Amino acid sequence: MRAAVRTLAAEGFAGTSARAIARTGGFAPGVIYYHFDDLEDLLLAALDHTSALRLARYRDELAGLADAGELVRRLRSLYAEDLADGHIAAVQELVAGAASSRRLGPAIVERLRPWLELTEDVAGRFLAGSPLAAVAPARDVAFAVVSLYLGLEALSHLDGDRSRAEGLFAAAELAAGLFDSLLRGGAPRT
Amino acid sequence: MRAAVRTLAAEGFAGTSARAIARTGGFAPGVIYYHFDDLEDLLLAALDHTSALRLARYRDELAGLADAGELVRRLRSLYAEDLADGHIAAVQELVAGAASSRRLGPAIVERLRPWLELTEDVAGRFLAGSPLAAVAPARDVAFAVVSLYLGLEALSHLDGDRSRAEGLFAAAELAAGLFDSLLRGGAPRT
Amino acid sequence: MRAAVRTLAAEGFAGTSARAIARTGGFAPGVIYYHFDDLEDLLLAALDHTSALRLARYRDELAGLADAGELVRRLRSLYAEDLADGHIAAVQELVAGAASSRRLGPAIVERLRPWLELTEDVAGRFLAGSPLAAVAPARDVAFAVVSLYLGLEALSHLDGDRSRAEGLFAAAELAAGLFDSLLRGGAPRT
Amino acid sequence: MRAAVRTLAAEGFAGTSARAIARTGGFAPGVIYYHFDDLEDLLLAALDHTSALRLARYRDELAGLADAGELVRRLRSLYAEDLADGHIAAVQELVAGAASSRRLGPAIVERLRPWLELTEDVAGRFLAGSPLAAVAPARDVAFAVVSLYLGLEALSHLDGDRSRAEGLFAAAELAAGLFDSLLRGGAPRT
DNA sequence: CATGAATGAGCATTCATTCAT
DNA sequence: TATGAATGAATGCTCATTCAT
Repeated sequence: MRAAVRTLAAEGFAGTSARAIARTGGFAPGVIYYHFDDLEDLLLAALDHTSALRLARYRDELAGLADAGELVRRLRSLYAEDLADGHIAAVQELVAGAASSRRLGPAIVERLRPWLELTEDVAGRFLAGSPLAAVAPARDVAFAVVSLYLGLEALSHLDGDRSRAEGLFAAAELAAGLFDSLLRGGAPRT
Repeated sequence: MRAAVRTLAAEGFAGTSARAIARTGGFAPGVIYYHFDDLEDLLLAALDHTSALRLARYRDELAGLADAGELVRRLRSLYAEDLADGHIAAVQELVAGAASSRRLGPAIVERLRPWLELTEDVAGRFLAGSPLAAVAPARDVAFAVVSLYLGLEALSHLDGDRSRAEGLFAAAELAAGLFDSLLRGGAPRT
Repeated sequence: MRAAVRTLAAEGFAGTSARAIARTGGFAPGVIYYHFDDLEDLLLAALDHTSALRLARYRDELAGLADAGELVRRLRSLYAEDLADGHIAAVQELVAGAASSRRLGPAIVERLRPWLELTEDVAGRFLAGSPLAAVAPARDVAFAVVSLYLGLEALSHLDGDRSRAEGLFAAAELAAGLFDSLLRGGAPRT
Repeated sequence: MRAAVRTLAAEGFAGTSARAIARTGGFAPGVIYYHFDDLEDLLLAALDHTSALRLARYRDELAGLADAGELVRRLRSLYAEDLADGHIAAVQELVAGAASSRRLGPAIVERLRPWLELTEDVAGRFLAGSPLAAVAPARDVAFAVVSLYLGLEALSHLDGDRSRAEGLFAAAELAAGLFDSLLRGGAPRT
């Protein structure tokens, strides 16, 4: 599963053949079919695996946060971790690759749900009581944030230039400071 | 080229073989190699084609706009057009698929540049003179907006549910109204 | 299709892979899939092909025959032809191989029907008016004769010894002579 | 060995892989290689096993029979037993499958010999003293009968229709009655 | 005595690509 | 300008077989 994630991140969905995964992992392609029914089966298991690990980490870091600036700082370092292990790259390739498989789509949607829920939860906590709550429903914000994450990875991975995403986090940190000082009605629910 | 765009949108990058494109377009796979050196050559030409068409349309609709609410309304209908002809879906699949080809990456980056420039231009016009300009450099905003566009398409295409993107546009329209009434220092440069 | 028949006869059903057929025919395995959907598709087309050729030949030789001895002599030489081009061997391998494929079975049954009909027709002509007609319905005789043909081929092919089948035809010729002189009530319908 | 016979009967020679046999028998494929050198080794052992069991049964039932009608009746019920445990189906698949293996052919020929001998023996007993003896040497009759048995199984298994073989036995019973009353010169040697 | 994990060769099939026509 | 036929390499997957445990 680790080899699958790394191959997705490095070679893209179209390049993630059984042989390519086996090459990455240093084993014979046949092993895959000993442990998994299918390539798709492996891909989904790999997504489960990396997703569970990262979700736990995100929940840990994001629990009980009251300060938007701090939130952005934590997200920034979590994002850096994601990049390092290829998590988002793999997710994004799977999302894009799902178009060429009937089965993959729904299975990935399902596995993305906890991320949307976590994001909605955090967004809800920060928006509650702020004037932005009126124009920015947590559910929509969550969808936007997850989309942005995926799109950011897609573009950054494309040209191998991480600096623009970095710049974005820097700007977000400023904006979050503004949010903390001006718009927040009070402490978020924790 | 139209067949290539439609195939990318419908079958994903991994499903966009010469045969698949030919099937979509109703011609023999061999024709592709009469007009293009390569599959990748065709894919890039198709991207050029659809991108030029859409860019012209975006420039037309977005020129001389002074009202953020109106901006969002226009973007919303442009986005609907993009969906209808599969433009964003194709772009997003190419971006994701570029990972599995050395040559594709830089060529696509280059073709994305005008979009970033257009977005930066529009963002700059609207931010100029507003207090947000300090925390949101136009360049970063442009990168975020384009990323969001791609990510939105990726997620929406994944579960075939366009309503969440629609909801986001609705929320954005509200926020734009807020922006127009509260934050705008003056009319944007046109 | 000729290569498929020859491969079935020479390597058996289990040995009739796309590669083996291509090797026999001197072409690349890929060609098969240019002309046929499937290996099974090719196998059935090959069966159609060889079966149509042989059926025509059998009908020609067996038409308007009145003498059982002559019938057996003709069958003997037709059988020799079948052996030479591998027709029966191929049929018999397909019949046996059908067990390992859901689709193959019914398709082969259908293609065997004209053979059963031809046999029943000929058997009916010869039995008509003879005392054997009472104990040997043409339909049952036909089933027995076709079965015997297949079984004969199976056993002969197994040990590469054609002499026992030859011996059987010799004995059958004697028996047919007996039939002609003793049991025949009159001339068969022609 | 029982699992091998059942798999041959159910999946055909081409479908009788080590995995398939193990699945049928409910054990791990590896066990096969603990007890047998080879898949072919197992297949031949299985043939030995089922063949020995059935031969004993046939010898028992057919010993000292003087009446052709009774002979056919017994054969009919023995044949029904063969069908039930897949004996003939397995034999027939092995015979057909032998074409795709150098080693299998001679080994199977050898294992078929006792069947030919038993058949020849029985045929000899019944033909002795009858006028048919002149035109139907026991050896040829035996070869024909065994061929017919195999062919019958092949065709019946193909379309899953046992009724035609049943019909054949019924017709054979009638013919045997005729034989008993008309052609028999005296009691067979027992 | 049996298993589960592994391997590398082979399978059916599809791929990008070429080319005579 | 287009096609249908072809190729050989790659695809996903299954195979017989081995082996440490």
